[in-house]
Amino acid sequence: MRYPAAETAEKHARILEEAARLFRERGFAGVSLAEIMKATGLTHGPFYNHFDSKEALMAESVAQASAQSIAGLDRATSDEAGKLAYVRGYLGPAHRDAPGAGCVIAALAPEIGREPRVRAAFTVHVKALLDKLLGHFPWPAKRAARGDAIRMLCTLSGAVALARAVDDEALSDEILREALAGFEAR
Amino acid sequence: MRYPAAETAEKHARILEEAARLFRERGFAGVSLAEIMKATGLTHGPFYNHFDSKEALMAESVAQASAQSIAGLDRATSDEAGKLAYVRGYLGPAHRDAPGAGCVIAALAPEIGREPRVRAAFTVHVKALLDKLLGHFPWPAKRAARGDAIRMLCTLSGAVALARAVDDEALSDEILREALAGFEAR
DNA sequence: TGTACATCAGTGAACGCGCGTTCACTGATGTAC
DNA sequence: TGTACATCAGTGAACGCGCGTTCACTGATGTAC
Repeated sequence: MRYPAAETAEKHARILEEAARLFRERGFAGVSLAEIMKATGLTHGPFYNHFDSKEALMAESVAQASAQSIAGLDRATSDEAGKLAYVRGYLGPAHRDAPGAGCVIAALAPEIGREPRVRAAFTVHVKALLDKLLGHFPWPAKRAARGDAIRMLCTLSGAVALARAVDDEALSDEILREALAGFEAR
Repeated sequence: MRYPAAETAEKHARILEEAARLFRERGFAGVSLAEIMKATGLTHGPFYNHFDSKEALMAESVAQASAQSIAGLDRATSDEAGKLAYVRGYLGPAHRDAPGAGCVIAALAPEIGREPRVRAAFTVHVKALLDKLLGHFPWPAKRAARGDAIRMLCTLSGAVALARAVDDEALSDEILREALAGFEAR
């Protein structure tokens, strides 16, 4: 049957949101289209009314997660304290324990490299995130700023990916704590 | 038919080697048992003569990759120059472009966290790798050494995971270069 | 030393299952007149 | 304003496929006597 046009757009957005959450939680291969559609309260059939394929959804959900992350940066103030607050949040246990709402790099980087379309969407994200970090926060030396931002991104995403992968809570906490110490000491 | 006992052990080792390589290249979910067995020159049936399940193979192949990585550290000399050479190798294009022979953290961290048995094997690896880094290389301050080693591991693995995931060669090279600059400046 | 037989890794067909994807059908909505 | 009909997102069964896993069978090897 025909549905109001407004509902259609809303459903599209809901599929995308659920997909972005589930993919970050369990990986691209670990989530089936049927599960995503079930999470939005629909049967799996109409998926193809909204997206071309699973790979297209993967790419769009990376873009969705990217937009969320970058918008989230505005919640931190544009000074040194805001930058530190952002780093503290990124390296906090809450972020580690909720990958579905967190950074797409830490949750999916290795898998992203294996899917061409997703890779393209992700590259746009990394460039946009770097630009936002550079524009939003203060950096000690203008010429070294981009390098500083890249190193920050590597350390943050590496720390959370590692803290999530280990089995030992004390070690996981230690990884987050030591990664953070590297930023607080400066 | 019955085969010489020596061949059996050798086949077991070959399955493990191929699995460790393929899993790092394409992810756990991206490689089938049939492919792994084909890579060792066998049909897929006898897999279960060697391993209990795919998950058991995943855990053992992480241990295998771990042992290789840690043994590989001995190729670097135990001084500041050796440490820098190790970092240069880790952040080099050759490592980025050959995940199958590289660091298991950069290649698989997010996927590892989702499989309990693999997670346990990985945690042993991270602890062993940290101990080896601490024992093998010089660190400026003894009390800060463990934190330094953890931050180093986060930055290295994060940089390679990120450099592999982006589509843009110039950006990928820049990530590796800037991550390396953070170690050369010290 | 020679013979009979138990062993067991490898073979390859088969299994059930869940996946991504397709499709004929449904029926409330929006539109034409 | 009321009526007839085209639209098209949702339904849910079905598809082919490849996956992890199982199993009856094979036959050279190693062992017992």
